[in-house]
Amino acid sequence: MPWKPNKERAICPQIYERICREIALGERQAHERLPSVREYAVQIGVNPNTVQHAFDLLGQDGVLYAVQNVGWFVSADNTIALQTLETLATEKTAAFFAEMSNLGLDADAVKARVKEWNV
Amino acid sequence: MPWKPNKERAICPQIYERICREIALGERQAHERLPSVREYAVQIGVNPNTVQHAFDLLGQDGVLYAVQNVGWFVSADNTIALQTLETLATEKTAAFFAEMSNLGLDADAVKARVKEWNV
DNA sequence: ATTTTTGTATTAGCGAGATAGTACACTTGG
DNA sequence: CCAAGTGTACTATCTCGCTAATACAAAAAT
Repeated sequence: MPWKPNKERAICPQIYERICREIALGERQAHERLPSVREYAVQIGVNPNTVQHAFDLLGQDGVLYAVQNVGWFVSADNTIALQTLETLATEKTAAFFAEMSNLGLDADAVKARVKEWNV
Repeated sequence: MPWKPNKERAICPQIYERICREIALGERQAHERLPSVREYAVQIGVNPNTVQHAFDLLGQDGVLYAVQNVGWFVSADNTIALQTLETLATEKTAAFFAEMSNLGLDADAVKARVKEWNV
């Protein structure tokens, strides 16, 4: 649970994706309360405003909902989280193929590379 | 030849990668002169300083070399460009797997997705 | 010779994302 | 009732990549 955001990327989307994933995988149940904005910020070592922003976005997308002066909670239906993850995965895959294309690798070359990938 | 950088990403690395690719694929021959910093900037619609910076980096990495007050030229050996491209491809692939992992997809899931990818 | 073109350097400013600090109103627990 | 914790809002500052506007010296072209 004590994860730290990667400094290579913007922090806000990392929080967004992380929480989406946790909900989609059932690690956070419907109507479960999340850590407060301040506490979450301390846990992952970032500014509370950054967490607030990420939570706001998740609220706009229906993944979370806020109760004034009480906290942030997981939405009843985790379908939205699943859909959001699916969309993100598709976007990232498309972006990956595009960037590899910029390096001169066509789709088949990319597929071959990925197939033989070992950590 | 009249390519335009993608506004989603930083321009400098796009120039860097593009030129690396062109050299690696033989589209620019050894000791061939590149457009001037100013002209290249006009062609792709960016600021000359951004081009200057990208060329500097390519010079540092041995892909290009500069002749004062004359121009920028392709290095004699395109091996460096090839190696640079290979490194970039590996880095991008690793980053892709890492990001997909953040979305909850393990290596096998990523490979399956990529295998069935269609533009 | 003189003008143009070149790489190179300097300085300033902008915008996005993140940080920092503060404040307010309201719920909750004691 | 009251103190603590909460979401929320606001302004200011910082960094980074990019933009912008110059300026200079030297090679090349005329």
